[in-house]
Amino acid sequence: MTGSTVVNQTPVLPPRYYLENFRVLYSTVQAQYADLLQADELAFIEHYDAMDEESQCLYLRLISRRGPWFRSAKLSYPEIGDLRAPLEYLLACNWLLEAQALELDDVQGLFTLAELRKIFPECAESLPTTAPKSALMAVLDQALSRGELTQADLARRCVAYDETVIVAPSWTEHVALLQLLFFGNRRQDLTEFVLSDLGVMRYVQYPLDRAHRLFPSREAVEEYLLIGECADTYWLWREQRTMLEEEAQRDSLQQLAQLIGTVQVGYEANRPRFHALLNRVARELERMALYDHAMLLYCESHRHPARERNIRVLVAQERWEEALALCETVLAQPWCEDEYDAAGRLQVKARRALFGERAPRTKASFSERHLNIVRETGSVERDTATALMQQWPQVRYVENALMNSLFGLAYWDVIFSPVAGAFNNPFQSVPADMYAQEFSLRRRKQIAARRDELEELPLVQTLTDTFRRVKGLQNRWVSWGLLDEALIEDVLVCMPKAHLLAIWDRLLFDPGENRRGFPDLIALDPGAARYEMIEVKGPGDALQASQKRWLNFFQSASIPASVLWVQWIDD
DNA sequence: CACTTAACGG
DNA sequence: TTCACACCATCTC
DNA sequence: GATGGTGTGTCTCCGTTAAGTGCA
Ligand SMILES: [Mn+2]
Ligand SMILES: [Mn+2]
Repeated sequence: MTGSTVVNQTPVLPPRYYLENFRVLYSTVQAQYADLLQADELAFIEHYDAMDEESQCLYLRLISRRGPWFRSAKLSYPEIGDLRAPLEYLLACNWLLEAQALELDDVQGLFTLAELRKIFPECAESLPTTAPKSALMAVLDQALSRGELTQADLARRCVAYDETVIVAPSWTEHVALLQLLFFGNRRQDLTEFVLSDLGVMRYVQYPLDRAHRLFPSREAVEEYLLIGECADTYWLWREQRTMLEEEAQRDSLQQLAQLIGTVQVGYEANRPRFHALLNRVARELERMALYDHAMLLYCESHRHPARERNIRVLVAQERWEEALALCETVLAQPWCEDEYDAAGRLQVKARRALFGERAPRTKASFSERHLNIVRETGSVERDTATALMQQWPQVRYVENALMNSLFGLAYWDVIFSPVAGAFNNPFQSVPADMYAQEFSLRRRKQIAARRDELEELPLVQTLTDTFRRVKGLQNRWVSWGLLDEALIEDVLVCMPKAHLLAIWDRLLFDPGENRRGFPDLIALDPGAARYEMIEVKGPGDALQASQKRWLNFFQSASIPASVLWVQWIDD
């Protein structure tokens, strides 16, 4: 992050640039979280600090790669030079471990097919010369299961082939912990520094509040890691489910669900992730008709769509009274509009089952039109846009991107205002609480002040200025590929300020939910200051709940929007 | 040999 | 460890 | 119309290189 602001020219990094990046990472963690680190973790940092630079480099190179095993003969790093000394040092202090035994998967990744044929000629000879790698691996697998080979044999023969060593970096759990404490998540790693330094990713330079800690205690960290492990297990299950029999699938899922059921999450910041996992696992249980177990998990979750799914599970079992009761609970205190709508629909269904009540058919309260066109491209939206160019000077296929981008520009400084806990590392494109209920509460004053400003200021000028000031900086709301000054001006000339303010108010009301559902197209007539948003629906398509909510809102705010039902004309 | 895919690294 | 959307099948009213 | 399942383009970069695969 030595902050070169060169835009069109790639800045040159020093050959061992990653040393400095890692130094920033661990020294930041040391300064902020020293009291959360255990003795072995502190010793890890101390040892690293004391190492010669070449060993530090090699270690960092390896932990940045996929691994875990590497053939020392295949390693080459010009900026380190001769690797023998660092290899020897790292092996001597056990920062690199030498392979004593290898899994078949590791062997597959370490050697090419041609090499494996030479290392295991007795397995290869039974195969045709064109046999794929998977065939050879299958033969090796059989040899292993028959006891003709052991994992130690694998390692020995692989090493003999290279006449070197096969090594894996150790203490990767310490590195993972340092990264978690630095970034506040498991997703980001050292490459963030490089991309930022190269100018590939440019981030807003919000102030970081070092005093504020995302993890207040060691327990909070451990909890985060535990949830991560559970999530890993879930994703692994999803990947491997197809290879399992139905019964084995069910057993392993239930095992996972049981494990997750015992997890107690005490830290507020960990809850959203955990509840998302509960919802996912419960949904899988539901698919396997394990209803009671699913409901158990849904009840633990405070995240949409837990209660909606819970109602559906009750409906599936025809437990109508309970379903109706939960519908009423939700309707009285919904978590979000989507949940409220779903509970409304399910309430009707339950009342019909219980009391035989007929459904009062609700009619669409927004404008709907029909259009017959010839199919030209593969995209109904694009074909429709082309057809509408007869009546409009400009038609853009923008979906959510346009309104979200304008919102991101209009409220840029609110989004990046340094609220406590919002920014944990220098590489964020939104504050941590962007989609939390409290987002607006915590920034009530700034939002109100900004809204007043927007009321007063000329929007074209204001947003164009913001566009120029922050162009290219990462903001989850803004699609830089879509925006340019001409588009901003055209849209702002066509749309009355009241319309934009109303849309942005609704985005602020629930940024997580309302960022989706915008119509496909916007038709613009800057000359006449006229516009319309158009949701295209091809044959067989239907409005989604989020799209209906925006259309209803547009109707109530007198914002021009409609649904266009498209039929194909056969040629 | 043409094509695809994954890993790597700045 | 994605998300938003379209498309399609099936069931219900 | 409601619902669930699945496919698609997109994601947070992009050029280079090695390797696997199937075909002439
Ligand atoms: Mn669309
Ligand atoms: Mn559409």
